[in-house]
Amino acid sequence: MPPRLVRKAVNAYHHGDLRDALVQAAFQEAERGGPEAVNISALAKKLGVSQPAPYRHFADREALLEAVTAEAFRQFNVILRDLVDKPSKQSKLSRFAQATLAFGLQRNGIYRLMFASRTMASAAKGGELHKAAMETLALLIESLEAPAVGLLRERQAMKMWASLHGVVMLAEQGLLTGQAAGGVSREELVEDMVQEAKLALSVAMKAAAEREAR
Amino acid sequence: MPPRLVRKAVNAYHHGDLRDALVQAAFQEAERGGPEAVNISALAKKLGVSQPAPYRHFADREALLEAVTAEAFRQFNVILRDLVDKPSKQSKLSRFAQATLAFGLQRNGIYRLMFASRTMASAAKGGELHKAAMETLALLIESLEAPAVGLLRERQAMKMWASLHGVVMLAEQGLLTGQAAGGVSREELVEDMVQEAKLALSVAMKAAAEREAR
DNA sequence: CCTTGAAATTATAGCATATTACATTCGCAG
DNA sequence: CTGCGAATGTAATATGCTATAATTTCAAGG
Repeated sequence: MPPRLVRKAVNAYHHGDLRDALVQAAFQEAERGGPEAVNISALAKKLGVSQPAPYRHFADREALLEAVTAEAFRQFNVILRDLVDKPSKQSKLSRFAQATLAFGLQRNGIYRLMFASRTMASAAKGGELHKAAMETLALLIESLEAPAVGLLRERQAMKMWASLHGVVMLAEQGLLTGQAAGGVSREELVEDMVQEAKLALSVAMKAAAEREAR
Repeated sequence: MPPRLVRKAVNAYHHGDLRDALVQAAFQEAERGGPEAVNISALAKKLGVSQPAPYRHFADREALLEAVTAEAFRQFNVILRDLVDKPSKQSKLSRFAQATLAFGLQRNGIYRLMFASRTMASAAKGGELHKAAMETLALLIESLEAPAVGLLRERQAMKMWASLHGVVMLAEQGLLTGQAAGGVSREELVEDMVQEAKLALSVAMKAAAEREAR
């Protein structure tokens, strides 16, 4: 994506960089109240332009949400990238998993926006959003720190991704309480998942190696 | 919940049982297009009543969705109950997991409705919906077919639930393709999860037994 | 009967998305 | 520098959906 030139607001009539301003403002709203909270009219008023002005830059509300979602994935992937690269006592996978949980819980509205099927459905395979999500998955695969044996890593990574996503979604809905989870925190649950994934991966790779040797 | 009396449609003016008719019709719509597809005006027209008539029976759109969600959970739990009780070659857990996946994928719109945080948020803990969801969880715990040792079952069940939920959600969003998952189908992925859960549970219970014996 | 309350109806307000037609400004080619 | 087309904004308006208010219909009990 070529970075758009940032023009200064030269006068009252032309905003100067309405497109970016809309994405930023919508991002803020989504952070507070999720995708539902993004209101074109309200954004226009907030930015001091007329109500239909946003439609010069986005075909419809969905298009704006898509742009915001792309930005959200970009930020999320940067966070994960830094975190995976950073040296640490804990394993990369554990860091990845805990960071995903934290992001999903703390930045609730943004997380829901990112994984709202609505926005994804429009961008069919090959779309920008799909690519961004696949980058997240690639980071997860990398954080497994395992050699490529067949497609075992990919398989395990997908299970891990789904499991993490499920934890966040259930938690957000109030279904993953300490009580219901056997008195265990969400972080502990995720750490369990990390350990089980590591175990499963090593078992599967050992089995594969044995098949190979035969 | 006391069963409402079913009054016959006695005349043109009074529908007779608009409340139930609304829930049923909304259920159908949600099955097609998810919660977003439920449109009060359209339902009223379809049922041959005036547009504001539904508001005699539901305070607002959310209240109707809540009733539909309750019905959805009821049906889902019945399916799972039958399936868990039925004798079979496969383990209860495997049956539970595969049935959940199938329901989530095939009855997409209903599944999304059930786990839409919107409807859940309103019904705080103790609400009807929360109880229905906890019944689902109870069925999952039962399907683990393990003795109660501490709260190990609950802990493992919650992990399993989250994992299954994540698979369904990612799949619905087009992020869980065979390609991205290392060439493995969703069903195989879920079966992996089942096996890993069984393994993890038995390991944890063995460890607990040893601590006990010491 | 005749009053009363539940369940409808008509009428209307309000809000958000989106489109159309018109106005202003930008920036560049001549 | 100037004028012209493309980009960006505004005003006016249509549409669709939720929701409320005031009124009407109807069955049933006293």
